[in-house]
Amino acid sequence: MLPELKIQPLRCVLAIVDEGGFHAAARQLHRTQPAVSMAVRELEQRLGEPLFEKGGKATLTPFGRYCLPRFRELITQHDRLSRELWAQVQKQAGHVDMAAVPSVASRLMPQLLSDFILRYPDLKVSLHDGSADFVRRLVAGGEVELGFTSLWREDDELSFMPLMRDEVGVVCRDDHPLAERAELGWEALQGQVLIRNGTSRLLEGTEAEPLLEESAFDISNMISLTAMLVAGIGITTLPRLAFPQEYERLRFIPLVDPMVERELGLLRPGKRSLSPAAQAMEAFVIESLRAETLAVP
Amino acid sequence: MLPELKIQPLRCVLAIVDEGGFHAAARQLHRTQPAVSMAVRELEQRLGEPLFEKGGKATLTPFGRYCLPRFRELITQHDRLSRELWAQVQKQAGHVDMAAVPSVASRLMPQLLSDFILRYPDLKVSLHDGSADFVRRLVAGGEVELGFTSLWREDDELSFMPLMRDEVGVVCRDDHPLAERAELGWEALQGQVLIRNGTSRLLEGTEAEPLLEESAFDISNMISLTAMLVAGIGITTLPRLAFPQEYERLRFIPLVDPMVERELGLLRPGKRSLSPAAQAMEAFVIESLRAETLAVP
DNA sequence: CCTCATGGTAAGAAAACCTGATCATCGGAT
DNA sequence: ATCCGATGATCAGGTTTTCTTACCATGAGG
Repeated sequence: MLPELKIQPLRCVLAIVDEGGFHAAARQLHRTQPAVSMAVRELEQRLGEPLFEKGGKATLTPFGRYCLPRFRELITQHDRLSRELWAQVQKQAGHVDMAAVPSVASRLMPQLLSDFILRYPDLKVSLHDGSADFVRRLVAGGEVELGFTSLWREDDELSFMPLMRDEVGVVCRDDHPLAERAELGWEALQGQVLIRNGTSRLLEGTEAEPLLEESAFDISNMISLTAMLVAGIGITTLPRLAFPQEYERLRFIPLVDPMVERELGLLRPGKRSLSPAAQAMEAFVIESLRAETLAVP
Repeated sequence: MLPELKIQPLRCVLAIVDEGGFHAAARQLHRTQPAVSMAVRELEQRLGEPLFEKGGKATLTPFGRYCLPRFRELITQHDRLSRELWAQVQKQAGHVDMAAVPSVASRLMPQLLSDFILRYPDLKVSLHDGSADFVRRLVAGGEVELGFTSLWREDDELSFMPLMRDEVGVVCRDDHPLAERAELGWEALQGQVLIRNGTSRLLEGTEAEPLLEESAFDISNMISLTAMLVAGIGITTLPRLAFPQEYERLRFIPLVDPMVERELGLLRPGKRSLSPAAQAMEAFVIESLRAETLAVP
């Protein structure tokens, strides 16, 4: 019952009024004059009421004058929306919600993000950080679109793209007997006071696993862990990226005998797609890390 | 550069989401399912970004979720406008500005308007009143769409539709020598104190015209005029409709020798059209007065 | 394994749309 | 007065868009 107004004919009416004639309007719209005439006529009989006077000149009827500002308003709304969506698709606007594991968040993301906003100055980014499992849950739950984390469990709801390897090493104070070694095997750690942490499960399933059994401490908080290390209470194992290099007295010695690595990469919703802004972020991260592959600072 | 969004495809997207599937949406839209699919696909590639996930079910992409409320908003605006215009055309809404000569405004319009709002309960009417020339100017200037007046000057910008004739008579106090006469000729008025008024020009060009030369007063204000008549200062001529019947002491005696009539009717802008509401008013007035042609109360 | 649901695809038909040429009308110039 | 230029209107034709009909691929549930 209600007539379906199409945008184009409305635009014709505006052009006719603004340009003051069918011919001028046609020129502005890159159409021919008959096209404009017919569009208007079609619109008129759809409304059941003429918009322009019949005689000669392009003069609005009272009804046409009534319609004009309303047409203009609708078209404005349309154009606003069109521009907005276009900006989204062109990545000139939008928002990315992402999450990362703390080591990535503190060691990789600062540079990455500052490069990113240089490339996409109009995109907004929110970065959450937390344990690998926390990141995985955020991605799975759709609360963030991308996670930069290490993979430890296959999940066919999610898809993981590996981007870099991060080797595990031993961390101890600079006056520790092992501190001067260039590399270590697991046997060298026997008898040491080993502090477990959140990343220690990387050793599970390797020859070094027995060491974990002996450890008396299990400290997940990084601040507490480094405090204990600086105090010389014990040693621990960490991936290189998680090694807090800002503490001068701590040393990182690569573990080579059981060579253990974690794989860091981007976690994203399996089949589902990403928002344009998140697509930009994903591509940007992949591109950035392809360049400096294992170049961990 | 900016994509032109058409209303229909947007409606498709809404229907798919609301009905939870392409088939259900197609049913609601009275289309076939492929039509819906193709409409969506067309929209997607116009935007350059998919709205629905590819795999099987009808699930929105993040971009789709972003678009949805905006689509809904635009469609809401569109429908509101469509309904509004439709109401105007169907005379279920709108406004008529009209003007009438005082006699019409006070003697005819009250009944006419009360009948009109019965027939068109949702239309609003503004009624201005003033001299015939004033009315003509309002119509010519487009300040009102219709005038109910008498015609005295042809004007090819305006068009006049005669609706009733209104005979001129003599008005005097009930104790005047002429008061008991059933009708009068112009000779009977010779020597009388004749007060001119705004309608006296109707006598110009008739045998009675010389009488106007002798008249000492020219009173255009109706209140003043009746006051003088009631005071017995003189007599005047008036069309029957302008005769103030609420004054018990005044008498109206038809003038038959020079039978003078004015023609009352609707004045409207010549070629230009009327708003839907004004069209309704025009038709209604014509129809009403055709029924009770000369039945002046 | 079969069945019934989901959407997607392809070819033909229908509708909408645009163009190019032509026409009627009006106003202003000569 | 007449011609000229400009305005919209109109119509036939072809092109593009949009719909439909029929069919295919896939996945969930009995």
